[in-house]
Amino acid sequence: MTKQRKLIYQIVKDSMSHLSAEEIFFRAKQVMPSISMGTVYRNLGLMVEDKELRKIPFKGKSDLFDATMYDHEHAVCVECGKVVDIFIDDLKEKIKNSLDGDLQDYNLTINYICSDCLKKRQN
Amino acid sequence: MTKQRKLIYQIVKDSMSHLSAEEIFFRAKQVMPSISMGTVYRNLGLMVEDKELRKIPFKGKSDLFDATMYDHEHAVCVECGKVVDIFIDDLKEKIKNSLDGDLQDYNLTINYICSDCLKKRQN
DNA sequence: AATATTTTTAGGAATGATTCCTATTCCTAG
DNA sequence: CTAGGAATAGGAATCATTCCTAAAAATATT
Repeated sequence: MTKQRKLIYQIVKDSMSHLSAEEIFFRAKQVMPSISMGTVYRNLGLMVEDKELRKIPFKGKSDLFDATMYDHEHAVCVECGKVVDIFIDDLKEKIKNSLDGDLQDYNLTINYICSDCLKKRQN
Repeated sequence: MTKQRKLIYQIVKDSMSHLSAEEIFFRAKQVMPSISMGTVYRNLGLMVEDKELRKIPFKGKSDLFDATMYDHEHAVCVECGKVVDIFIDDLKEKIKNSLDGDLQDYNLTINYICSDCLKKRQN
């Protein structure tokens, strides 16, 4: 395991939020100024393959990465951009049951308006 | 409503499968050779806004469009690329219940291996 | 410890779906 | 028929991500 990969993993692991490759690159560069974007992407990809990290794809935006590996979904507030974890009981099971074939993986992305932004609107 | 928009709508409506903007452009061009990609994208976007069409986003691939507006999800076979509709009871309700805020929209994309491809593998 | 082999990196170019830009064309109301 | 607004065609721009390659680093071999 290279220094670069360790650093990238630590950055994602230590962050309590969901980070884009660019944000990870930016943070990594402060510690290791020579690191390159390609290295960040390649290592993120490898760690996702190895199930050390999870990639949250957002069409039209950057993917985000997090280090919590249990099943959960993600909701983005369309007003403030905040991303929160969402839990839906047995979603994986329900998906499996409705498929004629083998589930590989799935992604549920939810757009919503968070309660904070709803409050702000009322003013 | 312009000729272009009508044509684009008909192409999506008449197709029993899920079409990409490029495929729609290709088919439209056979009827109206002067039509441009920009027009296809713009009209598809407008019709999605107006809820005449649904856009199915696939990260890393082209979006697909279909004209069936009832709630359903999509599963893509990672081997043959086939896209099938999937129904999961009350998913929308379950999402709403787990959110602290207002649901705007959601997208569930499933990667699987279809039974045909599973059979082929065994040979 | 020196050398050979393999892996990974940095840096930048390439990709590809989508959006943006602008001059021209098309509609529509008066 | 004509003016003004809306939509189009065509192509340039965007941007996240992937790909490429020579150099550097890690690892294995003598």
